[in-house]
Amino acid sequence: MDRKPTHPGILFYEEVMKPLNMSVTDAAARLGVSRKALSELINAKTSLSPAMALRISIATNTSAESWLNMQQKYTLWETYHHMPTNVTPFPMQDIQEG
Amino acid sequence: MDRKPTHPGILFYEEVMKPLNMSVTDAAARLGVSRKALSELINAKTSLSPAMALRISIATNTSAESWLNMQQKYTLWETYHHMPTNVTPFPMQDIQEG
DNA sequence: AAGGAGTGTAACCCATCGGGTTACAGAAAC
DNA sequence: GTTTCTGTAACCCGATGGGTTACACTCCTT
Repeated sequence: MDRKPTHPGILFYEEVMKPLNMSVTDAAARLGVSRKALSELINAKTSLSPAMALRISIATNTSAESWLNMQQKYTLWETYHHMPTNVTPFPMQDIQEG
Repeated sequence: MDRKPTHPGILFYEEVMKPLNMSVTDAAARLGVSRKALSELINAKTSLSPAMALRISIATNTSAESWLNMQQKYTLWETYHHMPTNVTPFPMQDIQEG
């Protein structure tokens, strides 16, 4: 929980697009999204949406879950560091911990 | 990928609130959200947001990740079944599968 | 030097969505 | 019967992903 996780968009660029020498324009076309949408994603300006994760998973034959997990870690980290935590614990003494 | 995953809100109600005999009103107050927000969540009307997952994790001493993973599965399933998949595969023949 | 391709992004428009407040009707408990 | 709890409608709001168009680069490549 200490250092900010890598944004999935950046990882997608580094690990997929770059090795394939794919341009943003080309990749966006193949994914069926606008150049802007992909550009913002790989520059960490937007989150990886479930729909986008699915597109990537289909295009690259990878699991959508793995991409979304990265986004989840990233999002959770950010939430952790911005949320007002006015939460009162539940009285759970008689419940099994799972 | 066949049958719809359980909504995390429903599971939260069944596995946490119900065993503790907690009312929606009470639980919402402890979580620091409106009664409406919690009611909609446990009735599967809205998604489990990262912020809400964090609140639940704090209140019940569980991991936010586990709750978000459920939501992710649920969301992904829905996306799968609603998305127009106009995606062209990337040319990956010279890349290691990972 | 000039033209073309690729890129980030600003401006603008949209639909969706989580969440808050208020209010009402029904159910359940006392 | 009165109180408590609940789902939810109506309404407002801010954030957000995504589309289009357009502009100002940078980097080749003739």
